[in-house]
Amino acid sequence: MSEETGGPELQPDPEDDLPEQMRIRREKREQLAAQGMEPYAIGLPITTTIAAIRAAHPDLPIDTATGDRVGIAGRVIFSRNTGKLCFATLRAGEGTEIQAMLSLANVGEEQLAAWKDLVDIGDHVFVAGEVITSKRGELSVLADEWRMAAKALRPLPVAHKPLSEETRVRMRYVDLGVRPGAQQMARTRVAVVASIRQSLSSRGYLEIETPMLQTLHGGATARPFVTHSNAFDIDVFLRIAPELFLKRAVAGGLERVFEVNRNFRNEGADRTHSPEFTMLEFYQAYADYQDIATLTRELIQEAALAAFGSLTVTHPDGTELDLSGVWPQVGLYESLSEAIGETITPATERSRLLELCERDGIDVAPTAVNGKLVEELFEHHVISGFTGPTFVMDYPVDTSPLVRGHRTKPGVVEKWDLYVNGAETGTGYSELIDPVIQRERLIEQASLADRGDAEAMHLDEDFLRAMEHGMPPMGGAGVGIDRVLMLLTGQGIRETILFPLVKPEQRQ
RNA sequence: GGGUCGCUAGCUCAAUGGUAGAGCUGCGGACUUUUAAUCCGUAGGUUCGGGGUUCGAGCCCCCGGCGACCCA
Repeated sequence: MSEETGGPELQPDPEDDLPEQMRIRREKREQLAAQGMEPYAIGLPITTTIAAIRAAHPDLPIDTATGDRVGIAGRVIFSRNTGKLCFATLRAGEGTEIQAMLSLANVGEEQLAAWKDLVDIGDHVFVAGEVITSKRGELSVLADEWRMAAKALRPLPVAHKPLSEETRVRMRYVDLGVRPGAQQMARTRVAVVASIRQSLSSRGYLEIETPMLQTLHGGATARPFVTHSNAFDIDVFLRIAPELFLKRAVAGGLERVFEVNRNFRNEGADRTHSPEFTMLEFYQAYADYQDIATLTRELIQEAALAAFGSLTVTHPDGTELDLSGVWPQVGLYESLSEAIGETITPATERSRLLELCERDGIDVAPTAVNGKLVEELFEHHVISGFTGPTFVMDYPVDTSPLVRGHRTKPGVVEKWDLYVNGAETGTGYSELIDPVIQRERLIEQASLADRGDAEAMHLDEDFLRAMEHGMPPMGGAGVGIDRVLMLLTGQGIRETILFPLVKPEQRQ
């Protein structure tokens, strides 16, 4: 890095510019080593956990000595010094806390002085001693020995002021340590995903893994991320959906399959969208979109029970969301017609749809198909009226190239979208399995792509070949796991994702 | 894509165009029972970056960066 000219004492010390608090902590790290203490210890003689101590001594009376000697580690989150007696609150990773007490009588002058000089909030420390309760009744470890486990060189943020949202997202490692809700979200996600896996597994579904690197992007209309395979010297796409591969699996006889994994869409990021997000997709041979709607509802209800023990969840803003019972279904065209006081059907003239969009100031791309116009109008007029979970039924054909035509209604397909609190949470189909119609639909999509629609699908001959070999009738759905977390917790997508993509900071 | 708001000490935030402050944190000191300890003392700043207007800019103008919210 720097040139070897001149001795080290002539080099400007890069740490001279550090904020005072960071400089001091670096000095303390040096002092630990100088006093023969390892600032980053390994092999500490830990005998138990903070949680186990709390569980073993739930109701000790005030000022009690147990005779129970333990060695524990934890992060210092509070520190109080009353002279010849120091208190520190140690927090385990999972959030349980216990008090450590270091007295002159028990650790001696040297160790007490080292503690006072060298331990800061944020440090991980090891403490060994007897489990007692203090004169105020606080369960404590009365130390006869302490060691540094890991010296923190940056100060922890002030514990009693919430971190700004940006800091929470950018420094999740700090957020997790200081805000119990951050860990709760991570644990809720695990509970939800585990529940969904269990629910599907118990219904005979196989969890399979399909490609994330795809030579054609398909299964949804979205802009993909593009990367390059050096080995094959071809561009490949990060998948926008696993749908076409899951259907291939069903075609091969894996009649109930699902996948929970990441999708990537090269589009905007906001409160409800993340460039990478976790999608559940599941497909079941001989099911239709009503069967799949029922299963989707059950998956979410079972997940709510697993994560919160209730079908009614309360959000931080106080609103309650009731997920119980059977969820209502409303027709897309019917609800739109009612909302604008004019009958809209798949046969409504394009010119009229354009007029209606114009009237409402809805910007539509020139390439937008009629169905897209209807969906835009629907989103503009109807969605905000939904409160609880609602299935919107029967979508336009031209925006749904992978869905089979409705068995009785002309011009629409057997597709639903699930809306909860105004956010699209999932979609389900009676899948199109007629390879001739599928080819026509995909050719139409390909022509849209040729005309500049970057979201349109491309012709996937291998997928068609699979269908031509015979694909059983099936229903399938995609459910956004992050969206499910959002509806259960009432928080934005960036809080449901542990480490969401953020723009790099300019400096450092 | 458009609009509005924000970015100031380690953290959370103040500051009519006129000497950049507070709380917590830190540092020094006192205290053997504290719970966001208390008390005394004290340090800490490229006000996101660049340019402009002005005698003078954290504040006004322009460009850029990052973020939040609203809209289409």
